[in-house]
Amino acid sequence: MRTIFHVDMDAFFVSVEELFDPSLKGKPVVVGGRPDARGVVSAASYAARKFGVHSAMPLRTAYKLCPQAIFLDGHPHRYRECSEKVHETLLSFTPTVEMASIDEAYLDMTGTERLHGPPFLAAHKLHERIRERTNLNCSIGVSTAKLVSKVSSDQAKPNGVLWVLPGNEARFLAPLEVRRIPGVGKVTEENLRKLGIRKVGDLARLDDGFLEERFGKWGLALAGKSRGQDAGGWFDSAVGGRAVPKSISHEHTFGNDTADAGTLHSTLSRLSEMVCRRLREHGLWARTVQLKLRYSDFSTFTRAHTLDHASRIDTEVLAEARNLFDRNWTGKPVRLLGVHVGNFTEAEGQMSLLDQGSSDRWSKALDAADRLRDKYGESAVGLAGGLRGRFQERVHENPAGLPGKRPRKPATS
DNA sequence: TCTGGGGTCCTAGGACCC
DNA sequence: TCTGGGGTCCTAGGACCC
Repeated sequence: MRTIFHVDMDAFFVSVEELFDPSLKGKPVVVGGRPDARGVVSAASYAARKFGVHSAMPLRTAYKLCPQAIFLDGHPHRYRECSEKVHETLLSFTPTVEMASIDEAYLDMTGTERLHGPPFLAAHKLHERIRERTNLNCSIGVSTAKLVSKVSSDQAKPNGVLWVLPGNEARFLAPLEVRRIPGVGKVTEENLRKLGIRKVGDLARLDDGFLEERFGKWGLALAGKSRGQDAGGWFDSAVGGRAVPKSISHEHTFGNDTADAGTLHSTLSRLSEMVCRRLREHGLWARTVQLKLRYSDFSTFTRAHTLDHASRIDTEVLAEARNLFDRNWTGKPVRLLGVHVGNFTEAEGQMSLLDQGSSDRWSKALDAADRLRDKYGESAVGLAGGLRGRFQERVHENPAGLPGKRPRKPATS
């Protein structure tokens, strides 16, 4: 029998902003951007939620519901810093910690009773310690399974602790709406509603075979979840650190849709640089490059190509992204552009010796560029195409967008 | 309501190989 | 070659999470 804690920070982004500006406390606060910007709410304070504002809602809608709210741009580095502080605090409590996202974590507390006492007491001790060390509130769910603990931390909000006694998992879940199960979103909820299933208990009573037939592999996992088991889908049962990433992407939504080829190309350039930089940070090479295009009517297309060798070189990824763009862009105004890489390897793989030499020199130049960016900021260094975008001027262009035999140092501003 | 940005996982069809 | 069946890789799209 395991004891699993799920720790979930309360209104995390808003609470972090309050640490930096205590005058925000108790007021309706919306983190995500200006009220007239294209974008959605990242986090809303409890005072703002009273007006119906919630995360993922368009900022303009939030403004209509609550015009007196204070709208803030997010500060990702602040959130990361606070998240690391929370992580350290959790590790000071017990060694088996899995950060599931920036503001939530699972702890395997099995066998810690001699050190921390029974689960409910231990959870309160942890709750107190997080408050002391970070000045932030959280909620903690305790049970025998990750899924049940996650649902119970949600029920415990705000600033509470909730323990589901062993053996009571299914009884705890049964009266809840199916939507409360992580992995059941709008679409699945609606599909289940059509079958007359609204509560988790309705789901638990169904035959496994029926759910598998209706919803495939995921239906079977759903049956297990409804009874409080971790098996399948989004829940790997073991509590452990997150593995290396499986994909890396950057995308950008324009303030106004644009059909200007120069702007689009320089945006691709910048996105490719950002993606490759992250590849180098993780020590990864990617074989597949994917372009994402979204037009004014929100129609969205992805086009991918797999290279015969893996890359993390800005110009190579850009050349592929541009190729995909030039072949697929209809010429209509674009709302969003994205560059995505996946199919990772931990080495470049097949490559001729000639290419190898040029690639090594590029890697060194790019590492140097990364260090400059660390020191002087993200805009200090860029590819020619990205620079042109930044300064709105024409710059000599490498037509193929390829490294070439003589390695050129990336342009510095 | 006029819809971000970063991810994970799943499905399904077609190519290709044995 | 009219034909089969499995396995793997690639590509596109979509549901979902924070």
